[in-house]
Amino acid sequence: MSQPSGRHPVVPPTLATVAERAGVSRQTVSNALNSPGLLRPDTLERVLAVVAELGYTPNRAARQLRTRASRLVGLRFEAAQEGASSALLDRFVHSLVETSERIGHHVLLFSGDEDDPLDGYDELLRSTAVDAFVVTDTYAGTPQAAFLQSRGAPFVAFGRPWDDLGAGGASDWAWVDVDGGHGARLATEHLIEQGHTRVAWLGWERSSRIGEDRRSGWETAMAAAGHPVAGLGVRTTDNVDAARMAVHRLLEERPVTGFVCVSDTLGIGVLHALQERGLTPGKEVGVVGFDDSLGAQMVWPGLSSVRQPLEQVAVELVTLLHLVLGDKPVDDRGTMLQPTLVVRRSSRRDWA
Amino acid sequence: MSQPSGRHPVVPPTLATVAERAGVSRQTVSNALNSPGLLRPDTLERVLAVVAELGYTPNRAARQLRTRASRLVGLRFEAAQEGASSALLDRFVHSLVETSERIGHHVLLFSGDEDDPLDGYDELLRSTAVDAFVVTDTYAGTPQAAFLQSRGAPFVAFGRPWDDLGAGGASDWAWVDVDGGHGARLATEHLIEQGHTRVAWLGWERSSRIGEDRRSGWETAMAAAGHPVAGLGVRTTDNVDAARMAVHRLLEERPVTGFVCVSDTLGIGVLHALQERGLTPGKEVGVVGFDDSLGAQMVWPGLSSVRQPLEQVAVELVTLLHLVLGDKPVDDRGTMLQPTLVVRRSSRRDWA
DNA sequence: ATGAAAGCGCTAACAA
DNA sequence: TTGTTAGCGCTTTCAT
Repeated sequence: MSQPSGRHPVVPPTLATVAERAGVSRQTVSNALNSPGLLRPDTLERVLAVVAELGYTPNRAARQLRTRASRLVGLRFEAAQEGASSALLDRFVHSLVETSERIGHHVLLFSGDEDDPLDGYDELLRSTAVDAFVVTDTYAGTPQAAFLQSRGAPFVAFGRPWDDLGAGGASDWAWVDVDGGHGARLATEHLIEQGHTRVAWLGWERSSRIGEDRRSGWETAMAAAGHPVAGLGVRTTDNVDAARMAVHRLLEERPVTGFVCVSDTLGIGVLHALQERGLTPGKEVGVVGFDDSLGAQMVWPGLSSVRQPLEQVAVELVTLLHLVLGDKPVDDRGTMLQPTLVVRRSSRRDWA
Repeated sequence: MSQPSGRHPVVPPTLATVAERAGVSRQTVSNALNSPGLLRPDTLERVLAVVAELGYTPNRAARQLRTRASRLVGLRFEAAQEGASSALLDRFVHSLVETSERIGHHVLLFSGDEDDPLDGYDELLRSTAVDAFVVTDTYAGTPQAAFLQSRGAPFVAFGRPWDDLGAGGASDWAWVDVDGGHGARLATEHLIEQGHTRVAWLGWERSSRIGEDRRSGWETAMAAAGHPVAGLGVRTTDNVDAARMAVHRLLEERPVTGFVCVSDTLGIGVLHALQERGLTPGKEVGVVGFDDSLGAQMVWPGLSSVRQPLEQVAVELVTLLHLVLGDKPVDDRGTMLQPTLVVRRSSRRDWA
């Protein structure tokens, strides 16, 4: 037997079908759906009954052609760089999909050449396939925002406009971001509360704006507690083994008892190093990672970590999107969300 | 300053613009793009030059209205159940997006009520928003396939039609799946090669078809090597602590030296238990997980794991999709792909 | 090989 | 409050 799909596709009803059945004009059916206030209550009820009965849903193509709105938002879906953010993106995307649906939009995924951050956007724009974009990687110097602005394309960004902020200029587009500096400060303060005074920073290379932002939170917290940080800030690549070796090196030089890490990957590297030195995480040396990844939950004995409110980021982005698409004034273009600290045994002195 | 987006959106050119500029009719431009063979070479060249110059891309809504094809495939994006498959889905989705684009389709994400596996499909169908669906969770008894078939909606499935296969009937739709039994057999044979004879199975509850399929691979390999399995098959929930305790219980009863696990989560639970008993993974007890998740890569000392060829699954699905959408006969409706074994230190006797 | 006419299903604008 | 008219941009059909 063959799949019925191609042969007998069920033909959905159109406005005309509903209109005829309800004894009104097509326009009245359209109004019943889009401006119900215009109809007399009894007409409305009758029309909606037929709509429900036939299971009528407006044809998206026709509506899109007429209204010039696809009710689709584009999201460039990057390959998760091995060893990073995949679960992270997962939580975010799921929330984005759900929240977008609440304002009547679906999420369209597209890909692009890794080496060309603009690849893919233009074609969707020219074919009027999407109403707007959600841009997720506006780290320093990425050209998407400028490009989309030049094309007059609505968009919202996950990630603050570092350059503009740094230059003191007001950001010129709608964005949502998570305050990584605050997250690192929470982590550092937590370790200090646990009695640690020599708390090290294990971060990415200086070129990472996100990394330096988080690092500043560690510095702030250490300064506030009156603890010196000289020689305690270490930079490495985002890789378990690199972190492991950096930790061995550092521990041979200085009596560090706490580590705040820019990522869970590095945090796990610290745990490995401690294990190799016969030190118990939490009890003797406190460790906190960043992102609350699956790895942090599963690694022994549990890695404390800073958790980004990704679901909330998506919600805020969709709120902004709604404003931008409605051509409403967006007075509060930037929204900064605060992360939270998830404490596990790697930073607790008192676990069995 | 306001974002230019809403105010001066760049209006993309239409067929008419191109036609006028090239001195031909709109129809000729359409033909240049869809049936270039119909044009005289010089006309074709002239038209395409204008198309390129103006950056013309056909309006998707208009095309969709006319051809009744959205060039969109729907994918219901489930929330990654905490502790599972998120990175997995990530690799799959990325490959799906990239591959779909090669046949001119984009991926539309939608969500649905967790308790209703059919939620979301019907509305997209009635609004003719998508041409087809990719269904990712056709485990035993899920009703999506039957529903989509009844509506005449084209779809392809990641996941074999367990029931039909079990009943001996031919599968009635296009699917791709990964041979989990083979994966578990690879893992078991690998441990046996390392000299282990008492290799245990750590799996999910019996109700999981996928779990039982994988388990059968372990049984097969053990039988082939002549090792008894009585008392060595353990079932638990997919959770690190549950696995940890199950392992402690088992090790107190029997001198097991190898564990093949139905998931990395359980594999990591085994590693925790070994650690608590002062046993070194790999050297004394071999452990293999399933899915090659991030956790497997990051956990100490590295968890060997069965890796599913998710990228290839997506490629095969899109190939089937292409056939189904073209209403071509799909003679080979089911494609079974083989996983591979990634060996890390948890199953090697000889690591430093 | 090229062009003209028609119409996909919807909604904005206007008329009744 | 409801109906009529027109047209979004494209492709299918048919005429030239």
